[in-house]
Amino acid sequence: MTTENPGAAPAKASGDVDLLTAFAVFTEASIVAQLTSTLLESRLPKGMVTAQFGVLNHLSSRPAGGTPLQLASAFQVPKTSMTHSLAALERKRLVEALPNPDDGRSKIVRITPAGARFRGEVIEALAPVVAHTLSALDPGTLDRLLPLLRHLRIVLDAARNCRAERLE
Amino acid sequence: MTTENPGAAPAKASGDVDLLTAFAVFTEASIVAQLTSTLLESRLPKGMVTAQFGVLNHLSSRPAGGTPLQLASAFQVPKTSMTHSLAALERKRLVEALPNPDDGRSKIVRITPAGARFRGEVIEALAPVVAHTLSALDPGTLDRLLPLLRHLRIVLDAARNCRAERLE
DNA sequence: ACTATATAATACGATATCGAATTAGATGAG
DNA sequence: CTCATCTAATTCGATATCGTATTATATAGT
Repeated sequence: MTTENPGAAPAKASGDVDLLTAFAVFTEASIVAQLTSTLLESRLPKGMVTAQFGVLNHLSSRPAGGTPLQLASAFQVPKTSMTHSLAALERKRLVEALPNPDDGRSKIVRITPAGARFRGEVIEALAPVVAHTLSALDPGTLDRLLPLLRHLRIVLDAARNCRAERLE
Repeated sequence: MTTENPGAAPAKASGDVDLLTAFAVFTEASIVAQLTSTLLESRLPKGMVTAQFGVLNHLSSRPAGGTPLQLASAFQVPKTSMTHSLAALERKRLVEALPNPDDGRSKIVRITPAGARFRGEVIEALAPVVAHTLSALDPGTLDRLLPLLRHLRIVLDAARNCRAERLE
């Protein structure tokens, strides 16, 4: 059936700090990401993918923009991937890059008026679909999920930085 | 900072069933998936990616195996992506494909002894890393997250099937 | 049994992802 | 000031992802 649990934990030893629960959480997060990405892309013009729209959405609430490195860090993707996503958004004129006055190597990426408009249209088209989909959720699910997910994300992120430092 | 909230909701209208919270949850799920995938791949031999290991891990608790379509459905990825992942695992002799006695078009994919051994080694190498990383989590975070994530995943999945049917 | 339709898997092509190497500009030590 | 080092971004090459079209087999209607 479609409601199976991939990689589910068969049992849980008492001492070991449930690695298996952790794995199950990781797998579920990845499936949720997969499903929501597909859902979003079904309302996106062909040629635009979730990674690109995510950046656009992020920039829409930060009119001052940010550097590519800041954006890569916000989404925790490699900076070469961000270069690629930004190039695609720039080709579509949805964002624009200005020289960074503080650092000649860098640049500042900002959303354009066309980008903001586009983002608004997609959000609007998406609203009823998402609302309908999520209407089947137990009330409060998202509000309970969000802080927990954020907490996990922050801890994972901190550990990643820590590991990176250890390799100095 | 590295603890920003990409695509965060600026405010929340009372009537509209917080599309913005939903977006934030989706984004966080995607970042968690990204971070855990990177973490896993840091302990995987080069040439193996998270998608492949996920399938291997899934099969390790299902000795009878499954069809490619069942596996694609378990992870909610397109079946052509699963074909690719399975081909990679087969090349490495970590899984094997047998003809499906019930259906000549299909086949049954099973983990091999080498695959089970390999999976065990990776899990063992990963255990201390994950344990250390997650030691910074508030206790109970994962146990509270798992049922909520599953619930969300199941609802998203059901909606997806529903949409697919509408297009018949 | 025969044809139409449906389904499992794959082949193919376009694009996305990402690690390693590169380029250009910044920063710090002397 | 100059050189060494560091850092932001990009280029390049390898691989992954996934939509469309294709192939092979199954199933249903007559």
